[in-house]
Amino acid sequence: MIYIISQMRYPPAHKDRTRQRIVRAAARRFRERGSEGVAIADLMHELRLTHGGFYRHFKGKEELFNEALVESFRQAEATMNAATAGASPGGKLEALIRTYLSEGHCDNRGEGCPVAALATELAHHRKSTRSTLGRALRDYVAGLAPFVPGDTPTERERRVLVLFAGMAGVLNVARATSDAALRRTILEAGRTFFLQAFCGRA
Amino acid sequence: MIYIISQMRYPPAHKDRTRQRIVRAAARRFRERGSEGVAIADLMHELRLTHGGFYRHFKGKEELFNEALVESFRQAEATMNAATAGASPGGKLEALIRTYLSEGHCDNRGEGCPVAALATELAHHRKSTRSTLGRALRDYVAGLAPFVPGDTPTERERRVLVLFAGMAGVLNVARATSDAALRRTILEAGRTFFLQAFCGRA
DNA sequence: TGTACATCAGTGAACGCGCGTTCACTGATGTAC
DNA sequence: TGTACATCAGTGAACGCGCGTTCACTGATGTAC
Repeated sequence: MIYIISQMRYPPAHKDRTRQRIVRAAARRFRERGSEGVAIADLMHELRLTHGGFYRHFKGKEELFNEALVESFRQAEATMNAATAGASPGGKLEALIRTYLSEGHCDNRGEGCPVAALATELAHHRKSTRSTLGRALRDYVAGLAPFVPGDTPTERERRVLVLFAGMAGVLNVARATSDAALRRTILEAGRTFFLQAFCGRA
Repeated sequence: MIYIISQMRYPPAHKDRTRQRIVRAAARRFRERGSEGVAIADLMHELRLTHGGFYRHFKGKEELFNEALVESFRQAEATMNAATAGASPGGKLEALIRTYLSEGHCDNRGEGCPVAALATELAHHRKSTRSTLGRALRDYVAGLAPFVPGDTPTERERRVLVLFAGMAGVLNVARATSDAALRRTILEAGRTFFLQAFCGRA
Protein backbone atom coordinates (compact mmCIF):
# COMPACT_ATOMS: atom_id res chain seq x y z
CA MET A 1 0.00 0.00 0.00
CA ILE A 2 1.40 3.40 -0.99
CA TYR A 3 0.24 6.45 0.94
CA ILE A 4 0.41 9.68 -1.03
CA ILE A 5 1.28 11.85 1.93
CA SER A 6 0.36 15.19 0.41
CA GLN A 7 -3.28 14.06 0.15
CA MET A 8 -3.49 12.87 3.74
CA ARG A 9 -4.90 15.24 6.30
CA TYR A 10 -4.91 12.70 9.12
CA PRO A 11 -1.81 10.61 9.61
CA PRO A 12 -2.45 7.04 8.43
CA ALA A 13 -1.76 5.79 11.94
CA HIS A 14 -4.96 7.35 13.23
CA LYS A 15 -7.27 5.55 10.85
CA ASP A 16 -5.30 2.34 11.19
CA ARG A 17 -5.70 2.36 14.94
CA THR A 18 -9.46 2.64 14.69
CA ARG A 19 -9.60 -0.06 12.09
CA GLN A 20 -7.59 -2.38 14.28
CA ARG A 21 -9.83 -1.70 17.25
CA ILE A 22 -12.81 -2.72 15.15
CA VAL A 23 -11.12 -5.89 13.91
CA ARG A 24 -10.09 -6.91 17.43
CA ALA A 25 -13.53 -6.37 18.90
CA ALA A 26 -15.06 -8.23 15.97
CA ALA A 27 -12.64 -11.14 16.37
CA ARG A 28 -13.89 -11.60 19.91
CA ARG A 29 -17.58 -11.03 19.24
CA PHE A 30 -17.75 -13.24 16.16
CA ARG A 31 -16.20 -16.10 18.09
CA GLU A 32 -18.58 -15.52 20.99
CA ARG A 33 -21.80 -15.26 19.04
CA GLY A 34 -21.16 -16.19 15.43
CA SER A 35 -21.35 -13.89 12.44
CA GLU A 36 -25.12 -13.51 12.48
CA GLY A 37 -25.17 -12.92 16.21
CA VAL A 38 -23.14 -9.73 15.91
CA ALA A 39 -24.68 -6.46 14.68
CA ILE A 40 -22.40 -3.82 13.16
CA ALA A 41 -24.11 -1.06 15.12
CA ASP A 42 -23.60 -2.87 18.44
CA LEU A 43 -19.98 -3.56 17.65
CA MET A 44 -19.29 0.09 16.80
CA HIS A 45 -21.21 1.24 19.86
CA GLU A 46 -18.99 -0.94 22.03
CA LEU A 47 -16.05 1.09 20.70
CA ARG A 48 -17.87 4.39 21.30
CA LEU A 49 -18.31 4.88 17.59
CA THR A 50 -21.39 5.08 15.40
CA HIS A 51 -22.31 2.55 12.76
CA GLY A 52 -22.07 4.94 9.81
CA GLY A 53 -18.31 5.24 10.11
CA PHE A 54 -17.90 1.50 9.71
CA TYR A 55 -17.98 1.81 5.94
CA ARG A 56 -14.97 4.14 5.92
CA HIS A 57 -12.99 1.07 6.97
CA PHE A 58 -14.64 -1.97 5.39
CA LYS A 59 -16.57 -2.78 2.23
CA GLY A 60 -19.11 -4.66 4.30
CA LYS A 61 -19.67 -7.19 7.04
CA GLU A 62 -18.12 -10.09 5.14
CA GLU A 63 -14.83 -8.22 4.74
CA LEU A 64 -14.75 -7.57 8.47
CA PHE A 65 -15.54 -11.21 9.17
CA ASN A 66 -12.64 -12.31 7.03
CA GLU A 67 -10.20 -9.92 8.71
CA ALA A 68 -11.48 -10.88 12.12
CA LEU A 69 -10.89 -14.52 11.24
CA VAL A 70 -7.27 -13.81 10.32
CA GLU A 71 -6.84 -11.84 13.55
CA SER A 72 -8.40 -14.71 15.52
CA PHE A 73 -5.93 -17.17 14.09
CA ARG A 74 -3.07 -14.81 14.93
CA GLN A 75 -4.28 -14.54 18.53
CA ALA A 76 -4.91 -18.25 18.89
CA GLU A 77 -1.45 -19.05 17.61
CA ALA A 78 0.08 -16.57 20.04
CA THR A 79 -1.88 -18.09 22.92
CA MET A 80 -0.77 -21.58 22.03
CA ASN A 81 2.84 -20.46 21.62
CA ALA A 82 2.70 -18.83 25.04
CA ALA A 83 1.24 -21.98 26.56
CA THR A 84 3.99 -24.18 25.15
CA ALA A 85 6.89 -21.72 25.50
CA GLY A 86 8.09 -23.04 28.84
CA ALA A 87 7.79 -26.70 27.92
CA SER A 88 10.62 -28.93 26.79
CA PRO A 89 10.51 -30.00 23.12
CA GLY A 90 9.04 -33.31 24.16
CA GLY A 91 6.46 -31.68 26.43
CA LYS A 92 5.17 -29.09 23.96
CA LEU A 93 2.40 -31.25 22.65
CA GLU A 94 1.25 -32.19 26.11
CA ALA A 95 1.09 -28.52 27.13
CA LEU A 96 -0.82 -27.77 23.95
CA ILE A 97 -3.41 -30.46 24.53
CA ARG A 98 -3.89 -29.50 28.18
CA THR A 99 -4.32 -25.84 27.26
CA TYR A 100 -6.63 -26.47 24.33
CA LEU A 101 -8.91 -28.79 26.27
CA SER A 102 -8.83 -26.76 29.50
CA GLU A 103 -11.97 -25.44 31.16
CA GLY A 104 -10.56 -21.98 30.67
CA HIS A 105 -10.54 -22.39 26.90
CA CYS A 106 -13.97 -23.99 27.00
CA ASP A 107 -15.43 -21.05 28.92
CA ASN A 108 -13.67 -18.41 26.87
CA ARG A 109 -15.01 -18.76 23.36
CA GLY A 110 -14.31 -15.15 22.44
CA GLU A 111 -10.56 -15.44 22.90
CA GLY A 112 -10.17 -19.08 21.94
CA CYS A 113 -9.67 -21.18 18.86
CA PRO A 114 -11.58 -19.84 15.83
CA VAL A 115 -11.87 -23.29 14.30
CA ALA A 116 -13.85 -24.45 17.31
CA ALA A 117 -15.88 -21.25 17.61
CA LEU A 118 -16.78 -20.91 13.94
CA ALA A 119 -16.42 -24.42 12.53
CA THR A 120 -20.05 -24.94 11.59
CA GLU A 121 -20.74 -21.60 10.03
CA LEU A 122 -17.55 -21.33 8.02
CA ALA A 123 -19.08 -23.78 5.56
CA HIS A 124 -21.76 -21.14 4.86
CA HIS A 125 -19.31 -18.37 4.02
CA ARG A 126 -17.76 -17.30 0.72
CA LYS A 127 -15.04 -19.41 -0.76
CA SER A 128 -12.54 -16.59 -0.21
CA THR A 129 -13.30 -16.61 3.51
CA ARG A 130 -13.02 -20.37 3.67
CA SER A 131 -9.66 -20.34 1.95
CA THR A 132 -8.46 -18.16 4.83
CA LEU A 133 -9.17 -21.13 7.07
CA GLY A 134 -7.31 -23.49 4.75
CA ARG A 135 -4.24 -21.26 4.71
CA ALA A 136 -4.19 -20.77 8.47
CA LEU A 137 -4.66 -24.47 9.00
CA ARG A 138 -1.77 -25.42 6.73
CA ASP A 139 0.56 -22.86 8.34
CA TYR A 140 -0.28 -23.92 11.83
CA VAL A 141 -0.05 -27.59 11.05
CA ALA A 142 3.35 -27.17 9.42
CA GLY A 143 4.63 -25.40 12.54
CA LEU A 144 3.50 -28.14 14.88
CA ALA A 145 4.30 -31.19 12.80
CA PRO A 146 7.85 -31.58 14.16
CA PHE A 147 6.53 -32.22 17.66
CA VAL A 148 4.13 -34.98 16.69
CA PRO A 149 5.06 -38.66 16.46
CA GLY A 150 5.04 -40.16 12.98
CA ASP A 151 7.38 -41.69 10.43
CA THR A 152 7.18 -39.15 7.59
CA PRO A 153 6.56 -35.39 7.53
CA THR A 154 3.33 -36.02 5.63
CA GLU A 155 2.13 -38.45 8.24
CA ARG A 156 3.01 -36.01 11.01
CA GLU A 157 1.10 -33.21 9.31
CA ARG A 158 -1.95 -35.38 8.90
CA ARG A 159 -1.87 -36.32 12.53
CA VAL A 160 -1.68 -32.66 13.57
CA LEU A 161 -4.71 -31.97 11.41
CA VAL A 162 -6.65 -34.73 13.11
CA LEU A 163 -5.46 -33.64 16.56
CA PHE A 164 -6.71 -30.12 15.96
CA ALA A 165 -9.96 -30.98 14.30
CA GLY A 166 -10.60 -33.64 16.92
CA MET A 167 -9.91 -31.36 19.85
CA ALA A 168 -12.09 -28.65 18.29
CA GLY A 169 -14.91 -31.20 18.11
CA VAL A 170 -14.49 -32.17 21.74
CA LEU A 171 -14.46 -28.51 22.77
CA ASN A 172 -17.63 -27.85 20.79
CA VAL A 173 -19.56 -30.75 22.22
CA ALA A 174 -18.48 -29.66 25.69
CA ARG A 175 -19.64 -26.12 24.97
CA ALA A 176 -22.96 -27.24 23.54
CA THR A 177 -23.79 -29.31 26.61
CA SER A 178 -26.09 -27.71 29.17
CA ASP A 179 -24.95 -29.99 31.97
CA ALA A 180 -21.80 -28.74 33.71
CA ALA A 181 -20.83 -32.18 34.99
CA LEU A 182 -21.11 -33.72 31.53
CA ARG A 183 -19.07 -30.83 30.16
CA ARG A 184 -16.22 -31.47 32.55
CA THR A 185 -16.38 -35.18 31.82
CA ILE A 186 -16.10 -34.58 28.09
CA LEU A 187 -13.11 -32.29 28.45
CA GLU A 188 -11.37 -34.66 30.79
CA ALA A 189 -12.04 -37.64 28.56
CA GLY A 190 -10.70 -35.64 25.61
CA ARG A 191 -7.49 -34.75 27.43
CA THR A 192 -6.93 -38.33 28.52
CA PHE A 193 -7.55 -39.68 25.06
CA PHE A 194 -5.46 -37.24 23.05
CA LEU A 195 -2.59 -37.31 25.54
CA GLN A 196 -2.53 -41.05 25.28
CA ALA A 197 -2.75 -41.05 21.50
CA PHE A 198 -0.18 -38.31 20.89
CA CYS A 199 2.12 -38.34 23.89
CA GLY A 200 1.97 -42.03 24.72
CA ARG A 201 0.60 -41.56 28.24
CA ALA A 202 -1.74 -43.94 29.98
CA MET B 1 -52.56 -36.85 24.83
CA ILE B 2 -56.31 -37.47 24.88
CA TYR B 3 -58.29 -36.65 21.76
CA ILE B 4 -61.92 -35.80 22.43
CA ILE B 5 -63.23 -37.27 19.23
CA SER B 6 -66.56 -35.55 19.19
CA GLN B 7 -64.82 -32.15 18.86
CA MET B 8 -62.56 -33.24 16.02
CA ARG B 9 -63.66 -32.49 12.50
CA TYR B 10 -60.42 -33.70 10.89
CA PRO B 11 -59.01 -36.99 12.06
CA PRO B 12 -55.90 -36.39 14.19
CA ALA B 13 -53.84 -38.30 11.64
CA HIS B 14 -54.26 -35.56 9.07
CA LYS B 15 -52.76 -32.81 11.19
CA ASP B 16 -50.07 -35.11 12.49
CA ARG B 17 -48.96 -35.96 8.99
CA THR B 18 -48.51 -32.31 8.09
CA ARG B 19 -46.68 -31.63 11.29
CA GLN B 20 -44.32 -34.48 10.63
CA ARG B 21 -43.66 -33.28 7.09
CA ILE B 22 -42.67 -29.91 8.52
CA VAL B 23 -40.40 -31.44 11.16
CA ARG B 24 -38.68 -33.66 8.60
CA ALA B 25 -38.06 -30.85 6.14
CA ALA B 26 -36.82 -28.67 8.97
CA ALA B 27 -34.48 -31.39 10.23
CA ARG B 28 -32.81 -31.41 6.83
CA ARG B 29 -32.75 -27.65 6.26
CA PHE B 30 -31.50 -26.75 9.71
CA ARG B 31 -28.61 -29.15 9.32
CA GLU B 32 -27.85 -27.80 5.86
CA ARG B 33 -27.97 -24.11 6.65
CA GLY B 34 -28.24 -23.65 10.41
CA SER B 35 -31.18 -22.24 12.29
CA GLU B 36 -30.74 -18.66 11.10
CA GLY B 37 -30.27 -19.77 7.51
CA VAL B 38 -33.76 -21.23 7.30
CA ALA B 39 -36.85 -19.03 6.91
CA ILE B 40 -40.21 -20.38 8.05
CA ALA B 41 -41.91 -19.11 4.91
CA ASP B 42 -39.40 -20.87 2.63
CA LEU B 43 -39.71 -24.08 4.58
CA MET B 44 -43.51 -24.06 4.33
CA HIS B 45 -43.35 -23.12 0.67
CA GLU B 46 -41.13 -26.15 0.03
CA LEU B 47 -44.01 -28.26 1.35
CA ARG B 48 -46.58 -26.38 -0.78
CA LEU B 49 -47.99 -24.71 2.29
CA THR B 50 -48.14 -21.09 3.37
CA HIS B 51 -46.31 -19.66 6.33
CA GLY B 52 -49.42 -18.65 8.28
CA GLY B 53 -50.39 -22.25 8.95
CA PHE B 54 -47.09 -22.91 10.65
CA TYR B 55 -48.42 -21.57 13.94
CA ARG B 56 -51.24 -24.13 14.01
CA HIS B 57 -48.46 -26.66 14.61
CA PHE B 58 -45.72 -24.93 16.59
CA LYS B 59 -45.45 -22.18 19.18
CA GLY B 60 -42.59 -20.69 17.25
CA LYS B 61 -39.33 -21.34 15.43
CA GLU B 62 -37.45 -22.48 18.53
CA GLU B 63 -39.99 -25.23 19.18
CA LEU B 64 -39.58 -26.44 15.61
CA PHE B 65 -35.81 -26.34 15.96
CA ASN B 66 -35.97 -28.46 19.05
CA GLU B 67 -38.26 -31.05 17.43
CA ALA B 68 -36.12 -31.08 14.31
CA LEU B 69 -33.09 -31.72 16.46
CA VAL B 70 -34.76 -34.73 18.05
CA GLU B 71 -35.79 -35.98 14.61
CA SER B 72 -32.23 -35.49 13.34
CA PHE B 73 -30.84 -37.61 16.12
CA ARG B 74 -33.40 -40.30 15.37
CA GLN B 75 -32.40 -40.31 11.70
CA ALA B 76 -28.70 -40.26 12.41
CA GLU B 77 -29.04 -43.17 14.79
CA ALA B 78 -30.99 -45.12 12.19
CA THR B 79 -28.37 -44.39 9.55
CA MET B 80 -25.58 -45.55 11.80
CA ASN B 81 -27.49 -48.66 12.80
CA ALA B 82 -28.04 -49.47 9.13
CA ALA B 83 -24.35 -48.95 8.39
CA THR B 84 -23.27 -51.32 11.15
CA ALA B 85 -26.07 -53.86 10.82
CA GLY B 86 -24.15 -56.21 8.56
CA ALA B 87 -20.92 -56.05 10.50
CA SER B 88 -19.72 -58.57 13.05
CA PRO B 89 -19.73 -57.40 16.68
CA GLY B 90 -16.02 -56.71 16.42
CA GLY B 91 -16.39 -54.88 13.12
CA LYS B 92 -19.22 -52.58 14.15
CA LEU B 93 -16.98 -49.77 15.29
CA GLU B 94 -14.91 -49.92 12.14
CA ALA B 95 -18.03 -49.70 9.98
CA LEU B 96 -19.22 -46.79 12.08
CA ILE B 97 -16.00 -44.86 11.72
CA ARG B 98 -15.80 -45.47 7.98
CA THR B 99 -19.39 -44.37 7.50
CA TYR B 100 -19.13 -41.32 9.71
CA LEU B 101 -15.94 -40.07 8.09
CA SER B 102 -16.98 -40.98 4.54
CA GLU B 103 -17.10 -38.44 1.73
CA GLY B 104 -20.79 -39.21 1.44
CA HIS B 105 -21.45 -38.04 4.98
CA CYS B 106 -19.19 -35.03 4.46
CA ASP B 107 -21.13 -33.95 1.36
CA ASN B 108 -24.53 -34.64 2.85
CA ARG B 109 -24.89 -32.28 5.76
CA GLY B 110 -28.67 -32.24 5.59
CA GLU B 111 -29.04 -35.92 6.31
CA GLY B 112 -26.00 -36.40 8.48
CA CYS B 113 -24.99 -36.09 12.09
CA PRO B 114 -26.68 -33.16 13.85
CA VAL B 115 -23.81 -32.78 16.29
CA ALA B 116 -21.47 -32.03 13.41
CA ALA B 117 -23.96 -29.88 11.54
CA LEU B 118 -25.12 -27.79 14.49
CA ALA B 119 -22.29 -28.05 17.01
CA THR B 120 -21.31 -24.41 17.03
CA GLU B 121 -24.73 -22.88 17.14
CA LEU B 122 -26.20 -25.19 19.76
CA ALA B 123 -24.27 -23.22 22.36
CA HIS B 124 -26.39 -20.19 21.39
CA HIS B 125 -29.73 -21.90 21.92
CA ARG B 126 -31.97 -22.15 24.98
CA LYS B 127 -30.97 -24.45 27.76
CA SER B 128 -33.97 -26.67 27.04
CA THR B 129 -32.77 -27.18 23.47
CA ARG B 130 -29.25 -27.91 24.63
CA SER B 131 -30.44 -30.49 27.09
CA THR B 132 -31.95 -32.32 24.11
CA LEU B 133 -28.39 -32.72 22.87
CA GLY B 134 -27.21 -33.96 26.24
CA ARG B 135 -29.94 -36.58 26.40
CA ALA B 136 -29.37 -37.80 22.85
CA LEU B 137 -25.65 -37.95 23.44
CA ARG B 138 -26.01 -40.02 26.60
CA ASP B 139 -28.43 -42.43 24.95
CA TYR B 140 -26.30 -42.92 21.91
CA VAL B 141 -23.12 -43.28 23.90
CA ALA B 142 -24.67 -45.90 26.15
CA GLY B 143 -25.74 -47.91 23.11
CA LEU B 144 -22.29 -47.93 21.59
CA ALA B 145 -20.16 -48.35 24.69
CA PRO B 146 -20.16 -52.16 24.56
CA PHE B 147 -18.32 -52.13 21.25
CA VAL B 148 -15.49 -49.87 22.37
CA PRO B 149 -12.31 -51.09 24.03
CA GLY B 150 -11.83 -50.10 27.66
CA ASP B 151 -11.61 -51.65 31.10
CA THR B 152 -14.71 -50.25 32.79
CA PRO B 153 -18.14 -49.20 31.46
CA THR B 154 -17.40 -45.62 32.47
CA GLU B 155 -14.14 -45.62 30.58
CA ARG B 156 -15.85 -47.07 27.52
CA GLU B 157 -18.56 -44.42 27.61
CA ARG B 158 -16.00 -41.67 27.86
CA ARG B 159 -14.13 -43.03 24.89
CA VAL B 160 -17.32 -43.13 22.81
CA LEU B 161 -17.94 -39.50 23.71
CA VAL B 162 -14.48 -38.56 22.53
CA LEU B 163 -14.79 -40.67 19.40
CA PHE B 164 -18.01 -38.91 18.44
CA ALA B 165 -16.97 -35.41 19.32
CA GLY B 166 -13.62 -35.96 17.65
CA MET B 167 -15.11 -37.32 14.43
CA ALA B 168 -17.60 -34.45 14.37
CA GLY B 169 -14.69 -32.05 14.61
CA VAL B 170 -12.87 -33.74 11.73
CA LEU B 171 -16.02 -33.69 9.62
CA ASN B 172 -16.54 -30.00 10.33
CA VAL B 173 -13.02 -28.99 9.45
CA ALA B 174 -13.31 -31.01 6.25
CA ARG B 175 -16.59 -29.30 5.44
CA ALA B 176 -15.24 -25.83 6.16
CA THR B 177 -12.29 -26.29 3.84
CA SER B 178 -12.59 -24.79 0.38
CA ASP B 179 -9.92 -27.03 -1.12
CA ALA B 180 -11.27 -30.41 -2.21
CA ALA B 181 -7.89 -32.13 -1.98
CA LEU B 182 -7.33 -30.92 1.57
CA ARG B 183 -10.85 -32.03 2.43
CA ARG B 184 -10.18 -35.57 1.28
CA THR B 185 -6.86 -35.60 3.10
CA ILE B 186 -8.51 -34.57 6.35
CA LEU B 187 -11.19 -37.24 6.09
CA GLU B 188 -8.68 -39.91 5.25
CA ALA B 189 -6.35 -38.88 8.04
CA GLY B 190 -9.31 -38.95 10.42
CA ARG B 191 -10.33 -42.45 9.38
CA THR B 192 -6.77 -43.74 9.72
CA PHE B 193 -6.33 -42.17 13.12
CA PHE B 194 -9.62 -43.21 14.71
CA LEU B 195 -9.46 -46.71 13.26
CA GLN B 196 -6.03 -47.10 14.74
CA ALA B 197 -7.02 -45.64 18.09
CA PHE B 198 -10.30 -47.58 18.47
CA CYS B 199 -9.91 -50.72 16.39
CA GLY B 200 -6.19 -51.26 16.79
CA ARG B 201 -5.39 -51.07 13.06
CA ALA B 202 -2.22 -49.68 11.63
C1' DT C 1 -80.88 -39.07 2.44
C1' DG C 2 -80.63 -34.09 2.68
C1' DT C 3 -79.87 -29.65 4.92
C1' DA C 4 -78.05 -26.46 8.43
C1' DC C 5 -74.39 -25.73 11.21
C1' DA C 6 -69.68 -26.14 13.59
C1' DT C 7 -64.82 -26.90 13.42
C1' DC C 8 -60.28 -25.92 12.26
C1' DA C 9 -56.13 -26.71 8.93
C1' DG C 10 -54.62 -23.80 5.86
C1' DT C 11 -54.42 -18.94 3.41
C1' DG C 12 -52.26 -14.62 2.53
C1' DA C 13 -52.15 -9.72 3.75
C1' DA C 14 -50.21 -6.96 7.20
C1' DC C 15 -47.31 -5.69 11.15
C1' DG C 16 -43.12 -4.83 13.62
C1' DC C 17 -38.51 -5.24 14.32
C1' DG C 18 -33.60 -5.83 13.56
C1' DC C 19 -30.05 -4.87 10.86
C1' DG C 20 -26.88 -3.95 6.81
C1' DT C 21 -26.07 -0.17 4.08
C1' DT C 22 -26.32 4.69 2.23
C1' DC C 23 -25.85 9.55 2.45
C1' DA C 24 -25.73 14.44 3.50
C1' DC C 25 -23.46 16.62 7.00
C1' DT C 26 -19.90 18.06 10.77
C1' DG C 27 -15.79 19.51 12.59
C1' DA C 28 -11.06 18.58 13.66
C1' DT C 29 -6.83 18.61 11.39
C1' DG C 30 -3.71 19.74 7.88
C1' DT C 31 -1.91 22.55 3.69
C1' DA C 32 -1.25 26.78 0.85
C1' DC C 33 0.24 31.21 0.68
C1' DT D 1 2.27 33.98 12.08
C1' DG D 2 -2.43 34.21 10.39
C1' DT D 3 -6.23 33.23 7.28
C1' DA D 4 -8.74 30.67 3.72
C1' DC D 5 -9.48 26.39 2.08
C1' DA D 6 -9.47 21.14 1.50
C1' DT D 7 -9.77 16.58 3.35
C1' DC D 8 -11.91 12.85 5.45
C1' DA D 9 -12.95 10.09 9.94
C1' DG D 10 -16.83 10.02 12.19
C1' DT D 11 -22.11 11.20 12.88
C1' DG D 12 -26.84 9.93 12.88
C1' DA D 13 -31.15 9.95 10.24
C1' DA D 14 -33.18 7.29 6.75
C1' DC D 15 -33.89 3.41 3.57
C1' DG D 16 -34.86 -1.22 2.23
C1' DC D 17 -35.24 -5.82 3.02
C1' DG D 18 -35.89 -10.23 5.25
C1' DC D 19 -38.29 -12.58 8.36
C1' DG D 20 -40.95 -14.12 12.60
C1' DT D 21 -45.42 -13.60 14.04
C1' DT D 22 -50.45 -12.21 14.02
C1' DC D 23 -55.05 -12.23 12.35
C1' DA D 24 -59.38 -12.14 9.82
C1' DC D 25 -60.89 -15.16 6.55
C1' DT D 26 -61.89 -19.56 3.59
C1' DG D 27 -63.57 -23.83 2.51
C1' DA D 28 -63.34 -28.77 3.09
C1' DT D 29 -64.94 -32.01 6.24
C1' DG D 30 -67.70 -33.73 9.82
C1' DT D 31 -71.98 -33.80 13.02
C1' DA D 32 -76.89 -33.10 14.24
C1' DC D 33 -81.31 -34.03 13.19
